[in-house]
Amino acid sequence: MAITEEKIIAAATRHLNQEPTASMARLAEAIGTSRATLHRHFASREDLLHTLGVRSLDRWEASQREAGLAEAAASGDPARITEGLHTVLRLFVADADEYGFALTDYFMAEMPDLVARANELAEREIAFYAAAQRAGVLRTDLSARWISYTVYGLLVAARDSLRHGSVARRDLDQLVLETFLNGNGAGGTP
Amino acid sequence: MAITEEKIIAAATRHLNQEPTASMARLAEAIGTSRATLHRHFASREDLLHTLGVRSLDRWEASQREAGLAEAAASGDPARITEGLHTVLRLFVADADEYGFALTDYFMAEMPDLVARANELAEREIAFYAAAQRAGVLRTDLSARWISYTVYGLLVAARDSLRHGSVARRDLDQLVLETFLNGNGAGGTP
DNA sequence: ATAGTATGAGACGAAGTTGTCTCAAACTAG
DNA sequence: CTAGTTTGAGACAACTTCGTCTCATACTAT
Repeated sequence: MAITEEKIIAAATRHLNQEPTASMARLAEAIGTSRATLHRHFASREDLLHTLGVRSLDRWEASQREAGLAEAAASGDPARITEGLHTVLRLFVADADEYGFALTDYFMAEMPDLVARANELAEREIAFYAAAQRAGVLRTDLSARWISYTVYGLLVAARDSLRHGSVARRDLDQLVLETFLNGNGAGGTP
Repeated sequence: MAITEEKIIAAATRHLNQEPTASMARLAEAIGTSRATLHRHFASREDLLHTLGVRSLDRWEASQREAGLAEAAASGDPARITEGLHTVLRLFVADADEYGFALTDYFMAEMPDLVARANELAEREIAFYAAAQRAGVLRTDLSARWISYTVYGLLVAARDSLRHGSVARRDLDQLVLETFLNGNGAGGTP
């Protein structure tokens, strides 16, 4: 067994970030295996993409958990919430770097179970942002739902700026955090 | 001549926002015409998509011009630059609503002339953001290039929040502007 | 060494898409 | 009304992709 499913998943994810419409033949080539072997591990293209979608959602959920969003929200402590926010944004940037193609690809919207789970994760996140608003960490004149969309948008921006080589990876966390919290205005006349 | 190329372009744009991978048959159906007639106006699918790409770039350029970005940047006047910024963001939101699929679809990246022109327009915009930084309208500790990416990201967020029905269209301009300028932080401890 | 397993190359049909073509019907300008 | 134009429906071949299958080769564990 020279080829692992993990190897396939990793290589396929990497290649789909460059060529989101890659065929099974192209993916097999990028993985360094044959189309036959690829089909032995994943019965269909939809099966493979579904697995990758689940992986990306796993990662999303893991980042939420690792940042301790639920606990921070429950505590209501501004310091803990702030720390959770910083942590989760940093983790999300890493996730967007690795699973970037899943952010905007159309196949996700075609798989109802993935959509349902994505909605669940989004709702959890919105609950955290709402708690951050109550704790005085985030402004209250924007809906928590809109805030969650701005996070999503910033991740798309982060992904593309990285791909185009417009920013250095090591600067990205701080850029996203700063822009998310304070925006781009000079702040002189708010 | 019951069907105009304008009608085709408008209907195709509208439908591609819902189904970015639609085939020529699906597009013809959505337009309300036949596949044969569609091919009479656009020789190939690539031809059609290229036309739509050019349209979206036309619109981008028109919004930059209508907002008077170049003149505002040249003047160096903070008030004019601020007004141009507000105007262009408002126009961009409308553009993202209409040509949303072009924001993240892969076909754009496969057409070198479109990529080249998109880069040109991006550079013009970056020049404006840099002028806004010099005028004290935008913060100077973020690169103008990164700022342009955050605008792009916010437009993706605006597009999706609209599609999902999460925000009202009439609130969207203000949401984007506020988030762009001031971010989501409470601002209590900057 | 041998038996079992995993792989690569290729053939194959099924399905979908694309672009072209034909022809009859509908429409329109004069 | 009539001649020219536009359209819709369908047929057609070429192409791509997909999923399956076979078979010979390489590898691995015992």
